[in-house]
Amino acid sequence: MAVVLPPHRHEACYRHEALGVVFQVRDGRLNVLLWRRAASPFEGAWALPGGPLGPGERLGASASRHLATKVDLKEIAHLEQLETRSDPVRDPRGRVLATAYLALVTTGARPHVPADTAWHPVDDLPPTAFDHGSITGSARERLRAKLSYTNIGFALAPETFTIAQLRDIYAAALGHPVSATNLQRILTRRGVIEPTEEVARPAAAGGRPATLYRFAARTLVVTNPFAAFRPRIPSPGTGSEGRQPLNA
Amino acid sequence: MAVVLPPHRHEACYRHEALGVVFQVRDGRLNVLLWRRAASPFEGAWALPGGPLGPGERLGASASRHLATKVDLKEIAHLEQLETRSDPVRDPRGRVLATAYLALVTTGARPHVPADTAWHPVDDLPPTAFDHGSITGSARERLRAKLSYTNIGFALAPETFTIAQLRDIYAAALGHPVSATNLQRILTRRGVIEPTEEVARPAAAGGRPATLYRFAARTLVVTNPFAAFRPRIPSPGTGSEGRQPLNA
DNA sequence: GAAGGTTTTCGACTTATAGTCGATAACTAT
DNA sequence: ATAGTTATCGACTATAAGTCGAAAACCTTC
Repeated sequence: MAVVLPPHRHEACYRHEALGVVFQVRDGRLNVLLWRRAASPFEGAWALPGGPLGPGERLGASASRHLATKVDLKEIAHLEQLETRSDPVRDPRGRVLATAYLALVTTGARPHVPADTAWHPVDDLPPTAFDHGSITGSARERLRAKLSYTNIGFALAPETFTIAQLRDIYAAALGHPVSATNLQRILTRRGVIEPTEEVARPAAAGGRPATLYRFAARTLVVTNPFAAFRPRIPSPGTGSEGRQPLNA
Repeated sequence: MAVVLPPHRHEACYRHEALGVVFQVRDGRLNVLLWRRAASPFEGAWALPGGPLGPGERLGASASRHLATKVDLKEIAHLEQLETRSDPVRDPRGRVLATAYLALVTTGARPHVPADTAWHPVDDLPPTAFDHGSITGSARERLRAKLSYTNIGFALAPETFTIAQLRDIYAAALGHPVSATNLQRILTRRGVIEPTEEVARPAAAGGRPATLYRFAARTLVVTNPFAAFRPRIPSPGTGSEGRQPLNA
């Protein structure tokens, strides 16, 4: 890999792994994909999918590659870098840096997973290996924050959905009750979701059929930008031009 | 899968460096600390301070250690991890992963910097080395976002300050005009800043002396949490208990 | 097909937060 | 004193968000 490395210079190098925190809302709860370690260290504990970075490989590609062994890659609707852990003793076998990625799978997708792998509700985790429990916590915080100022819900919700379904998904991911009325109004106003022509079949018990919505975009967009302290832009054609009174 | 790491297995390892994006507001503009490369590659271009990760060293400590050679460490009021770049060709000399850190220096501090090192306004950068220009851009976005939902301003502002000074600092870091009235009200309500007993001496031209403010905390606190879609908590003692109508 | 049950949707209201603007306060210099 | 300058504050407006209940649109049962 090293091309013109100065031969006299001895620079340390480090093993590096990519980890994926794969979230999916199942049965109204936020779940994370973990596999059970069969051997020491942390035998029997549950770990995040991941593995070593390959030569010439980027971290994002590495995360995808290792995830592909545990879950169908096509089902991963969003992937983003979280953080890099560098504690020298995070792995008792030796030093390994780890870069964690947040990966989201839409509700309803039922990707096939290997026998040693299973979904676990994030607020009821089994014993975890290494620092993977703490990494899962960071991932959850990131997801929570982004749900409120981006359209990241597209990666958790199915292609089309009713507002009630979306409310349940948001409630599971956010960890607190969500008002359907509010959710509909806010996301519609922001242009995050839009109604389709179709309606959902009413439940067995009957009830008014719900309109099906979809996400307007299926790539990440920041929809609620941090605009604090910014003066409003006056509507064009009004007032004198070139005024900048707030900075004077 | 791999149990007790088979000793015959040759796992690749990678050089890794920590980089610091040091920001300071100077003369009403957001500046970043860069040093001028004297040798190839990118001879004459400007680079972020940083250097290789040491054995047994954590990334944050490594960033601090390398920053110490370019700026007085005591002046760094806040340090946080940004992201890890892994493009195999980001360094033409060979593969080096880089983890970037955001570092903030308070206005007014005048740390001594080496001869090859200088401050540059972020919106008027000279030619930069490697991917350091892009990393600086990411850092700036992070700073902008955090200014609006955390108390991170404490790491940009001096110990005490007038609202007008704080407005200039925010305006420089955010890149848009800021209303002093609004800034005062919002940050006070959130409990981010608080008035001291003292007042500033009026400027040469006179004018009413301004109250000096300080930040209530000098460590990072999220003050404007993302609470979208969350129902309000009813004031205690009101209504029947145990109701959860929004999730029903 | 009328009645009653269920779920969705919508409008009207209230509250909280943020931006605007001008009046007043408190200083300096002449 | 008077004029000039800057800071502070209150009152107003605008926007966003949370609450609540009525009406809509389906189901099943009688």
